[in-house]
Amino acid sequence: MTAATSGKRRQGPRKGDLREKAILDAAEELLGREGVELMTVESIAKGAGISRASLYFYFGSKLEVLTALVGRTVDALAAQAEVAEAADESVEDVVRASVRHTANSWREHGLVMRAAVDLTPVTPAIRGLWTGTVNRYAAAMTEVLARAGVPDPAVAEALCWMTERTFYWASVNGDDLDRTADICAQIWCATIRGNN
Amino acid sequence: MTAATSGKRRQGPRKGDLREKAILDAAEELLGREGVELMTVESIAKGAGISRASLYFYFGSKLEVLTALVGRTVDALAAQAEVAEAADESVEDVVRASVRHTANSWREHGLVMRAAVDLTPVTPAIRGLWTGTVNRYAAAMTEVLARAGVPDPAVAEALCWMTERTFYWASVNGDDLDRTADICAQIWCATIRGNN
DNA sequence: GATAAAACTCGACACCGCGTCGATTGTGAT
DNA sequence: ATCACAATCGACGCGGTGTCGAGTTTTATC
Repeated sequence: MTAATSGKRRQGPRKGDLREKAILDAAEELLGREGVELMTVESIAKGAGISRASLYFYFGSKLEVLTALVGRTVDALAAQAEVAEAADESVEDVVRASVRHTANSWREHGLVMRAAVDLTPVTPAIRGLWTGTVNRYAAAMTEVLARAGVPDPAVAEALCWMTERTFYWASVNGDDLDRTADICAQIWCATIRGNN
Repeated sequence: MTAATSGKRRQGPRKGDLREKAILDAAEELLGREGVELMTVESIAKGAGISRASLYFYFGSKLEVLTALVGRTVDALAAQAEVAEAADESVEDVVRASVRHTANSWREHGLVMRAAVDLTPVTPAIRGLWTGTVNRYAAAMTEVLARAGVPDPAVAEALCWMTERTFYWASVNGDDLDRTADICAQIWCATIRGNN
């Protein structure tokens, strides 16, 4: 899933796997320090302790590095998501818990998630990773909403994109994510109630 | 409002104003044909019938051209928005009318509006134009929602961003905008009802 | 522990798009 | 006619990109 390789390498727990991780770590660090635009193949390579030409052995471009970085984070998100099953509370409680969980994801991975949103228009690969993640979330919420008498998947989808954008801006502006979560949850719940 | 000038020119209905419009038109055409990434100062200049160096007389960079283009469209949006006052119908009718109006905006100006969204992370100037537009809309809707017993501006804001993103994706994917409008309006109205 | 095939590294190169400068031509006012 | 300013362009240097081929290091095999 993480792979976005048009670099020449392929498989095995070789030495270069450490380099690969080092490159991703360097990219993430740069992301926080300079932002996507300023980041250059040169600076990533320097951060990883290799030459520019060597980086091209691992990744075909800056965008491929970023794609792999987003893939890594998206995988982490998916791993945490599976925890949030079980426990059949009221529908509204499930919704509130889900939104709070989303807030935590943005707290922990905001840097890369913001980059994922920013780069969605730029690369089909990242667009796929991000919309895939959101759609998986939307599919899960469609189930929940269906149990509350709101069967149309498009409603859950729209609310998911609301949640995404709202947290994105809150994350960019440094707003309080708890407050953001409350607002989103309020709208989710009101939508359920108002659709009876 | 449209101005984003660090090019050397300043004012007056001179001959070069035609060029300026020609440049914006060329950029808009290129936007549809090749997309933001492929578009180059060279190609814009060629489209406008001038040399690359001459374009720099009017605009300081490709991004400034795009900013002016977005500004032009955003102004058009604002102009159309003022029409939608008067006529005191029910709150839900106002909401539905507003969403339908938004759908028409995306139908008519989808190309540049998509670009505005895509470039929002890239330029503070475009970010300002776009968030300004959305926030103006949100402020108006806050009034409407307040009349329905939902005074918190953050709710209208979140719903506006939902509307923005949902139409954005629908526009990108070529989905039916009427259907999208229905879904959005449904959520707006349900939120009002559910918040009683 | 020799050796051959890989995995890996890097300097050097050509390319492309950007932004600037200075020199030149067009245009309108007086 | 001339003067100031609007507009145009060729040519330059710069910085980032991606590739190539020649090296070095690692790993598997005997």
